[in-house]
Amino acid sequence: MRPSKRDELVEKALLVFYRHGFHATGMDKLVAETGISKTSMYKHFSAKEDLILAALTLRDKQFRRWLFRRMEQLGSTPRGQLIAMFDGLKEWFAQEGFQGCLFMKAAAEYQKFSDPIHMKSAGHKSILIGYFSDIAQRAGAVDPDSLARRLLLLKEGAIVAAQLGITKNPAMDAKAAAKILLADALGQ
Amino acid sequence: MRPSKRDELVEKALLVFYRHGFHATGMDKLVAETGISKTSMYKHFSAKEDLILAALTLRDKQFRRWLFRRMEQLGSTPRGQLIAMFDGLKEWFAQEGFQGCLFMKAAAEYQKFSDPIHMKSAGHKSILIGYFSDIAQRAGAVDPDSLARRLLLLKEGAIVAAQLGITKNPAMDAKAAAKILLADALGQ
DNA sequence: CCTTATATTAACTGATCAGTAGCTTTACTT
DNA sequence: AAGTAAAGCTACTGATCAGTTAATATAAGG
Repeated sequence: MRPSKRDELVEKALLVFYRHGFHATGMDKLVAETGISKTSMYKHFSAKEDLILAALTLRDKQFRRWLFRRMEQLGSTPRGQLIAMFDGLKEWFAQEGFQGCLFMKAAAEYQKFSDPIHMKSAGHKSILIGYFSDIAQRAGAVDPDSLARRLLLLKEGAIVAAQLGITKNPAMDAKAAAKILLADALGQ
Repeated sequence: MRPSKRDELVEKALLVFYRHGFHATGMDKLVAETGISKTSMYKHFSAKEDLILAALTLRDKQFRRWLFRRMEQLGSTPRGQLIAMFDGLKEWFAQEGFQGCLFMKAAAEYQKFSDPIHMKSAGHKSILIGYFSDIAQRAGAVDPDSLARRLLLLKEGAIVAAQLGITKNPAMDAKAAAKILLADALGQ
């Protein structure tokens, strides 16, 4: 029942899932890497799916905290914050262990809409849209939801491009595009 | 050595990989579904990786043929063709078995840049950028490569959004954004 | 008809998959 | 110190993983 131990397991699992994928990561491997025994692992998480969901929950919290804070730090106005998101993405892409978006990968491996893992992944993205929309509204957008959806497309596209390594600087491509979309949406 | 038999195997494998993922699809399952024996399968493809690469090659050809033709059919001018891409995407998203982009999923499951599967997936996207760039040039864009990269971001973002089901009509969101980007890039 | 090369087969390899059974250690209560 | 309950462990389950072995069916060439 010690929460810290469980959290530690989730943290480690998150890293391994991110690095190697979900199906490719066996419970045995996780058990070996965490040093815990199999039975203890299954006392904390009744099935692999539980562990995956816990890892996604942690990542959701981590990522949102990081992104939102970075947007606030780098942008002084609502419009500036939306643009600053792409500067944040650039930093993320440059990080050593960057391997794309965990939620995308989770949804790719667990494809059914009804799958809890898929739902959790979709939920994360929906929260982001809501957040973008709030800022877009404060920025004075006529249709903040629409702008938020467009910016999300750029963000997701940039992540894909970065993960595949097909363009040199997808974050800045997205940023340039975002500026144009913002100019349109904010009527200036 | 009969090519038709091999092609038949690749076609079936493509479907199963697309539906269930790569790691989640065992060779035994493919063997069972195709009716062929294990040894025959391994005579055609010396390893699972070979089969995956063959499936990606087929999909690359299939998808490009379909998309490029649809763009030509739906758009009469270079600019119109670029916009028509998103109408094509909308049709694709609405197809019954749509489950996102196979190359994205392949790259998500085989993450190392040096992995042949990852390289093949990245190659597909690179070809698309080149194609978009050619059209952008004919459309009169000042920086056709830059425009092509931006449109790719929208396309990939729309695919992710459609796969996760987070927005109602990602193709049309992307189309609206593309029109704005085109207006900017074509100076009108 | 007989030989030889090619396809195809079922049955197997050791490794790994997710998950469990049964026993031992630890830690807390009295 | 004795009793109790939680948490730990090793060792196992049957299923499935990718890939192979050795034997059988099929075909063409002499």
